[in-house]
Amino acid sequence: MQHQKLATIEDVAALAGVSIATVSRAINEPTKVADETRRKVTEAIARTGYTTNAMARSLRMRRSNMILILAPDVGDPNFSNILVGLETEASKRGYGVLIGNTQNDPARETDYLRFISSNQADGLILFTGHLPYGFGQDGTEGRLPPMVAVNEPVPNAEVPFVGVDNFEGARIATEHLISQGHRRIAFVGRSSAREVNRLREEGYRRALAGAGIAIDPRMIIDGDGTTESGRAAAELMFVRDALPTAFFCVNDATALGVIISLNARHYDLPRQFSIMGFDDISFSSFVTPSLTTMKQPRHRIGEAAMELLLALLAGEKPREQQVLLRAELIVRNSVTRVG
Amino acid sequence: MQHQKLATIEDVAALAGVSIATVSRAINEPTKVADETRRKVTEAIARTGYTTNAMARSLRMRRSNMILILAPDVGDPNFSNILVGLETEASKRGYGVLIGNTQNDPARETDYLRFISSNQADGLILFTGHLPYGFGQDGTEGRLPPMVAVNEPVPNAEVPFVGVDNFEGARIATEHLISQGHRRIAFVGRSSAREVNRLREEGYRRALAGAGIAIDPRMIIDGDGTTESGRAAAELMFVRDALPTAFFCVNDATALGVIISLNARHYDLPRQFSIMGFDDISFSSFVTPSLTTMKQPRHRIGEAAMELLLALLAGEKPREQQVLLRAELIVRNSVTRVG
DNA sequence: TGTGATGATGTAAAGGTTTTCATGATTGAT
DNA sequence: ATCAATCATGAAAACCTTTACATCATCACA
Repeated sequence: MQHQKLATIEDVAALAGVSIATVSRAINEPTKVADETRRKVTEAIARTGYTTNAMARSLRMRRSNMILILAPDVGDPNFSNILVGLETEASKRGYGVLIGNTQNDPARETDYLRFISSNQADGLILFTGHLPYGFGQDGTEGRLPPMVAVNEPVPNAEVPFVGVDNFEGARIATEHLISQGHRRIAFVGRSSAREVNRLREEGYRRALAGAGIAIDPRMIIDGDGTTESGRAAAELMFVRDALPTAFFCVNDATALGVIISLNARHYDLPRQFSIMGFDDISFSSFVTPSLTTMKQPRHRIGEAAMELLLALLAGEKPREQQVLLRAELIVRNSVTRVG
Repeated sequence: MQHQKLATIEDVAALAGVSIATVSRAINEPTKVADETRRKVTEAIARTGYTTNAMARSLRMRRSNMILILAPDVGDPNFSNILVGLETEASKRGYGVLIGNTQNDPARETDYLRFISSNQADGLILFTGHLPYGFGQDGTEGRLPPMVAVNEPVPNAEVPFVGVDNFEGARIATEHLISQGHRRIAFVGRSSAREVNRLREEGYRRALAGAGIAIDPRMIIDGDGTTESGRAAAELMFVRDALPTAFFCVNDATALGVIISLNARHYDLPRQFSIMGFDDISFSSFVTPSLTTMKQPRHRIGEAAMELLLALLAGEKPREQQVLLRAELIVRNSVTRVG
C-alpha cells in the first residue's frame, strides 16, 4: 500500500551494531542480554520506529495471539456486554479478538474455521451452544483448538463453560417472590429444548418445593424467551382462567411481553400482578413498571471466560468443567408485597 | 499446542507430483495451470486436508486481510448493530474483523495501533470520532492506513465518513410533527460539542423555517444525549413554564428521559404531549407510549462503510468524502395530532 | 525446417521473525 | 596456572507462502 517500507529487525541490528538474534533477545528476554547492549538496542528501536512484524512472528512461533469469538448474533445486547469483558481481558494479556457472526448458518460456521485451521486464531470462544458445524468431520477430527463456551453450554462435548448460575439465580428470584407473600406464582418460558430455560425452571421448582408450595401445572407456560412469547403466555393464562399473583419470567424479554399484555388489559401494575424477570437487560430499568430482575454479571462472565481460555492455551488443565457466577437480585418496582 | 502438525504446501506438492509453485497457482490462479494438473492438486489438497497458512501468506503478501474496528464502547447497542453490517460485508469479501474497545482511553487507542503498525490489520474503521491518539505523532506521521469513519465523523482530517443523514432525518422528523398540527415544538439535546446534535438541531430549524414557524429560543434545551439529560430537560421546561405541545428529542435515549419525566407527572401521553425520537433503538417499540422515531439503517451503514474501506484498500479513490444514508420515519404511538 | 510466440511448470528468492547450536570471552574453583 | 562452568553474542536454519525468472515443450506460421 502507501505504507512506506517499515523498519525491520535488521535495520535495528545494523544501527545498534549487533546481530538480529541479539535484538530479538533484547526485546523478548531482556535479562539475557548485557545492560549496555540492551541500551543500544532500545535506542536503535526508538530511532527507527521499529515494531515487530506480527505476521513473521506468528509464522515462526506458530501462534497468532488471536482469539476467535463465534456468536450467532453479534447484535444481541446480551452478547455485546459479555464481549466487553472478553475484549478487556484479552487485550490486557496481549491478545486480540476476532469476531465471527454465524447467524446459526452452518456454512458460515464452517467458513470461520479457516481462522483456526490457517493458524490465524489460537483459541475459540463459543456463544453458539454447539461445536461449529464442520468440526469433527473428516480429517479435522481431534484437531479441536482450545475453546470455552459462554452463555450456552455445549452438550455432549468436553468444552468448559462459563456463565451465570441459572438454577441458583432462578431459585433466588422465586424465593424473593415467596418472601413477598406470593403463593400462586407462574413460570413463563418453559422449553425442554433450551438448557437455560430448563435450569431456570428447575430453580423455580426447587424454591416452591422448599417453601412447601405445591406446583400447579397450569402455572407453567411454554415460551421461547421472546417478547412475543411472553405476551402470548399472559393471554393464555386469561383464557385458562387460572391466574397467578406473580409471574416469574424466564428472561426480561419475556417479562416485557407479559407487562405489555397486562398493561393492554389495563391492570394496575404492580398492584394487581407482580412480575419478575431474569438477565437485567438495558431497558429493564426503563419499562413501566421498572423490572425487578436477576442481573447477569456479564462483564465478569466475559473476563472469566477469556481468563480460562488463555489458561488452557498456556497448557493448564481446567480445574472445573464449568464456572458458574452468581446472578444478583435487582429490586425495582415490578414486584410488590401481596396478601 | 496439541495441534498435530498441519499439512503444508509441500506435502500437497509431493502428493500431487508437482512443485509448490504449481500448487500455489492451482489455488490462487486456477486458470494458469493445466486441467489435469489442477485435478491432481485438488485431490491432493482434499487428501491432506491442507489449508494455506494465513501467517505465511500474509507475511509474503504484506497484507493480512484483517480490518481493525476501533470503538469507544463495544457494548453500545447502536454500535453492535452496525457491527453486524460491517462483519457481514467483510466476511463476504474474505476479510476478518478485529475489534478494539478503547473506552476513550488514549493509552488503549495507542495500544491498538500495534495491530496496524505490525501489519496485523490492513485498514481501520473508526467509531471514535477522532484519529487514534498516537497517530501523526513522531515517526508514524503520514503512515496512516486506509480508514473510514462511522457514526461520528472525524473533524479536520481527510477521513471518509459513512453514516445517517442527520440533518435530513431531523428535518423529516420535525416536519412530521408539524404535519400533525404542532406549532410549539421543543428541541431537546442541543450540544455545540457534538456534531451529530448540531446537525439534528439544524434539521429541526430548517423544518420550522420552512413552515414559517418562528423559533422560540426557550424551546431549545441543552442535553448530551443521555436518558438523564432528557429527564432534566423536561423538568427544566416546567420550571420555565414555557411548554411545547411536542418534544423532538435528539435521540431515543433522550426521548425516553422525557417520557419518564412526563409519566412521573402523570400526564396522559400522547394525548397531552407528543414525543419524537431519533435512532430507533431496541426498546423504543416497548416503552409506553411506543416511540415514533427515525430509524437508522444500521446494517446498511455497516455494509456501506466496509464496502468503502475495501475499495480504498484496493487502491480506489473515494468519490465522495461522505456517504449519507436516509433515516426512515417509524410511526408509533408517541406522536399524535393536535389542535 | 526454422522461428517466434504461447503455455505449463519448476527453481529459488524474499518476506521478518525466533531459536538452536556454536563460538569466544569471562569467571570461579582448584 | 588450568579447567570447567557461565555468559554474551552471532550464524544460520526454520516457519510457509508467493512470485519473478528461467526452462522446456508445443504450436502456428512462414
